[in-house]
Amino acid sequence: MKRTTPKLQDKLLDATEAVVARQGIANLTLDSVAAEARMSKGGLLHYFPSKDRLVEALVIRTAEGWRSCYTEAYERTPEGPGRMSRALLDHCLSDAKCWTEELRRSSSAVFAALAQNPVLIQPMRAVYADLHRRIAQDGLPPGVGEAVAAAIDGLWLDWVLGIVPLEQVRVVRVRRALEDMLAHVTQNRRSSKAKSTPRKRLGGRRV
Amino acid sequence: MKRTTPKLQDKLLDATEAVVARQGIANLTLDSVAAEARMSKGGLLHYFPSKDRLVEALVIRTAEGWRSCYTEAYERTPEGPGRMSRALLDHCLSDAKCWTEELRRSSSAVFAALAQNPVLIQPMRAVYADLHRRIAQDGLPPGVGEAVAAAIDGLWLDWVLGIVPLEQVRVVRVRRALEDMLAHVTQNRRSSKAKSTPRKRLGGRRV
DNA sequence: TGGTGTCAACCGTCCGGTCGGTTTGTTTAT
DNA sequence: ATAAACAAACCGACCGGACGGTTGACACCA
Repeated sequence: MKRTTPKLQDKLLDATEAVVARQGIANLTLDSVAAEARMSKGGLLHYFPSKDRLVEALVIRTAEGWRSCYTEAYERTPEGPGRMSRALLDHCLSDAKCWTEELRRSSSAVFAALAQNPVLIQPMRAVYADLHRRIAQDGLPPGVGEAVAAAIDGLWLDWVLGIVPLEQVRVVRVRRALEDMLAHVTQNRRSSKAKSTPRKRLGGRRV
Repeated sequence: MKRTTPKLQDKLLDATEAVVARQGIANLTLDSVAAEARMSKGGLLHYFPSKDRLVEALVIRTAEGWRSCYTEAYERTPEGPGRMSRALLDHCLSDAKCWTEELRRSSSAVFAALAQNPVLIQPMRAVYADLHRRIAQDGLPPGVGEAVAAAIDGLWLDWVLGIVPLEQVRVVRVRRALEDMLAHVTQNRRSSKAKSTPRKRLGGRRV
């Protein structure tokens, strides 16, 4: 398989995303993608021999984009405990391009895969497995890094489902709260490593 | 409109969920639902005059279930700052039934709506708006409660996408990390209200 | 001339929704 | 009490249209 996707295939994937973003998954048909890319259906099927392959390629591109996003963020982040978590907060929760177009794009890929054939999310799963492996080795008390990652996923979900319209301030608030959690957890990391705070119940019933 | 859904309509909604859970959204057809419920397509269309109405009813049922879930959790949680957040952590992140069948169910409704007609998630949006209103009035520093809610959504997403297979321990780890954050934030709430911790940068670039 | 890329037309299938009809249960008239 | 009358519940054959994918031809260039 060619490693670098030729230009035209990328254009077709862009068209696929555009269709999903504008008309929804239900209208993701070969005809609509071809029309969006100003190409005939035959031409489209020349590059992606089936709809499954098309969606698969889209998922792979998106997954690898996400992987390189957090990988680069990781390398740009100073060493120390919680490096991966800090990278996520500093880079992937910023209000730059990372939090607008990149997100719409990923939602297209994920939902298209989900609707077309759930097996096709597998590349995304692989990337997430890698991310969570990094987080597990992050030198933080258990659960902290996972909470950060989960919160980011949750914000993403809210965003793409339109549960929160556009509120940039909300993202900033959440990021600061998580940064505070990281700061607190790392500063007295030696004094309480595994037990974190002394398991004080906050009024709940069961543990 | 009748408040209590007659029994048969509930059975049909159950069948819809079963089809989505077992065969995926792509196979959610009127025929498959009717077959699952051991009824003819005509019978199904007698109760839900179109596929949109069927999915809409499913979303409403799921959304209201989620609302009553966190509402009851709220009332069972002792008063004080962060009551809603504590309720979510104690109740909706437990390892009881709340975290297995209820989740599969909600994924069916959300994804069916997303595939069929994105407008149909609106009831779910309304419920989430209510939840976030409660969280905003929770008496916590800004962002903390939202981080908790986002983390729960993220775990839900990971779960239904199969990104994490079944790991119950991971849920417990995240819950404890978030409980620790709540405990820390509430105990010195008076000493640092709005500025939380003194905005110590952890090595990132931009704020 | 043959390979590469592109196209329009077409095919079989399937899906959402319609429609006429049958069963079932309840009300009304005698 | 019984039958006629009615309405709601339910059925399944059918239709129009759309979809994924195939085919075979055309255009362009080496």
